[in-house]
Amino acid sequence: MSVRVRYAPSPTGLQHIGGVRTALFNYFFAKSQGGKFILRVEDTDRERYSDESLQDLYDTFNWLGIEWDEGPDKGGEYGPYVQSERFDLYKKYAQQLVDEGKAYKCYCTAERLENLRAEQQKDKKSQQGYDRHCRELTAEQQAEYEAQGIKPVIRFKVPLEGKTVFNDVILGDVKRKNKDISPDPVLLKSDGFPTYHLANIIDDHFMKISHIMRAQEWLPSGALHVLLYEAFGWEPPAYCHLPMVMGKDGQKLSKRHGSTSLRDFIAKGYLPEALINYVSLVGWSYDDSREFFEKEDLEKLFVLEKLNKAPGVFDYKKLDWFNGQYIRKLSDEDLKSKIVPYLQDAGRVNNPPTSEQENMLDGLIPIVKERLKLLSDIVPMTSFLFGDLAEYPVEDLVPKKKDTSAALDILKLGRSLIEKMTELDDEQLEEEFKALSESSSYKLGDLLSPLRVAVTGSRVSPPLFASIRLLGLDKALERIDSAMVILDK
RNA sequence: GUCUCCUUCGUCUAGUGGUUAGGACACCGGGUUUUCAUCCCGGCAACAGGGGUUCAACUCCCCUAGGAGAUGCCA
Repeated sequence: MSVRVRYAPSPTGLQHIGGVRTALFNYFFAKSQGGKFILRVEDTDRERYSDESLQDLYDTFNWLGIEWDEGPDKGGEYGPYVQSERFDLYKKYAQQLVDEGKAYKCYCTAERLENLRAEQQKDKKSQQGYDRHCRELTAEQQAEYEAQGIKPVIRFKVPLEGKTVFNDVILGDVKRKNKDISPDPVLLKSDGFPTYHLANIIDDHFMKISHIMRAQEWLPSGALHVLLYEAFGWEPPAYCHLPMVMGKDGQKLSKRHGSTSLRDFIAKGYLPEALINYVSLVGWSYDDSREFFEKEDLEKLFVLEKLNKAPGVFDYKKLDWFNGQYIRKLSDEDLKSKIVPYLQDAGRVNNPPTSEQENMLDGLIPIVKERLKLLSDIVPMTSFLFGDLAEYPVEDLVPKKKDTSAALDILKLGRSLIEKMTELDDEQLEEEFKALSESSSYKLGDLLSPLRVAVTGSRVSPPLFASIRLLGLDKALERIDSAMVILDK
């Protein structure tokens, strides 16, 4: 059997980390099996639909470098791949179920349903959900409702007895008594749009989907879907419910845990390779030691057998670590091109950069590369190079266990050495400082610290000498001078 | 409330009846280093609990507890 899997998002919001992982697993599974990965847009919720969401979907996967074999923009043998364009199909099959007595029209109003739910909640009744009010309506009753102009929904007749079992690739047999299944869910809404349950089954069937890989939050719907397949007389695909991605508190990952939309991750400066690598490792593993996987590796190595059952907590710190690792793997040129937009957005660099800025950037890359976790870190890390120095606490100029006069002394000594920068390279300059350290009572660190603060405004910075060269010796000396003025007061 | 699923270090995980229970992130030390970072070395730290089955259980079975998800004319 040839593998055909699908990612079927609903364009009602931004793509988030959980959805992306589901898509990735589907994609990797398809690739590793020589199968097809399909994108299907489930836009049946016209109230929450937005064009922006749809665009975000494309932007996200473009950024990830994931391509589908069939989809709305690509076409394919089993299209259209947008559910709103497949209306006739849903209507036809819903009607078929009604004709066969496997589904029925329901005329209950939204108000009645609301009241029902409120009552059930209040009484803590074990029976929750629709009370099957319209399941056995007579033709006369139906005609009466129709005469009132009520637009019915079509509900599925869930069997009252027996049980439904389906096999999940990860979880094994999942059993459920039919009486515990959501009572007669809506298949076709009153506006003629299908619900997820209906559209999903029909599309998966006609698109010849072989495996349904989706998050475990869908597990409770599994039995219902199998029942639906049976009602149509179709063979259900294999099920594979993926463990969910949780926040730190163990709850379903959401905005309150931090950024969850891919758009946010992109903006912060995560690399697609880092994100793909990390995300693939929550709920899946390869073996007991390997942890670096690029997209191409996963396309070959991914196997269903290594999928995990238990939910996993999304660890932002580990993602950051991966990102740092991947940044360090970038060539200087690559890193430069990825960093420039951040500097431009911050108004530090022109678009395109001036030749002077290009030089500055070239010098910058080697000294920041191993210090970046996120691409966006470049902005605060290099602010001292662009424009005026921000205010810093005067006491930062004074090394620990030293006093103001010592700091002043150091600045003066250091300044005279820094001046020689034009003739010396960094190594030689460092030797000079070491010599000074030995001939004075100052440790090397104490010697450099006040200069660092004077020039960069912070006790933490990229290597001092390289920073000064990028800044320009004149400017650096000016800053040292004004630091001495401040200390002198 | 009901149903379903889940349960190895703080976190992600390896493990498939006999292991000093391994790795990674985080954290804590130490080294390299002009600060920071990188890099290197070391440390901390787990089989939810209780019953079985077995010569032997993290691994198999049962129960309990805890967690999560679902319970919509949302997906």
